[in-house]
Amino acid sequence: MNSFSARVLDLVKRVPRGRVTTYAEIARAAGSPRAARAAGNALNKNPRPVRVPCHRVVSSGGKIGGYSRGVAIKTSLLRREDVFAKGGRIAGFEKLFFRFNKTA
DNA sequence: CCTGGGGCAGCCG
DNA sequence: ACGGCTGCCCCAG
Repeated sequence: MNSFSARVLDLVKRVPRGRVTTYAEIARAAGSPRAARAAGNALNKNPRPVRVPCHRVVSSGGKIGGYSRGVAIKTSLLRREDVFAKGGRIAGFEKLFFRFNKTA
């Protein structure tokens, strides 16, 4: 695993329960603002070994985004944390949005 | 709302 | 090491 992926995973692990963040935000915090896609790619493969709450990572604007095991699972996991997705969107996304500390 | 093009790291040949 | 394809995306039209 490379530093980028490692950073991405580490960042995702910091997202508190019941909160969500975006791929773009993670990419930014990881040091590559334009690498949201790459960040998602990293999440797709890495979360096998360790438990990474990928379900707390959504797309920009509060869209559900994707999930390797299926968006339905992702939605369920979120709902489990009192985060509800209505029509492919996170309800109250802006309030639940978690921003990383840049100095991390 | 849908379509097209761009940008970035990982993986494979 | 090199080049090309891919993806849980993003932004503009």
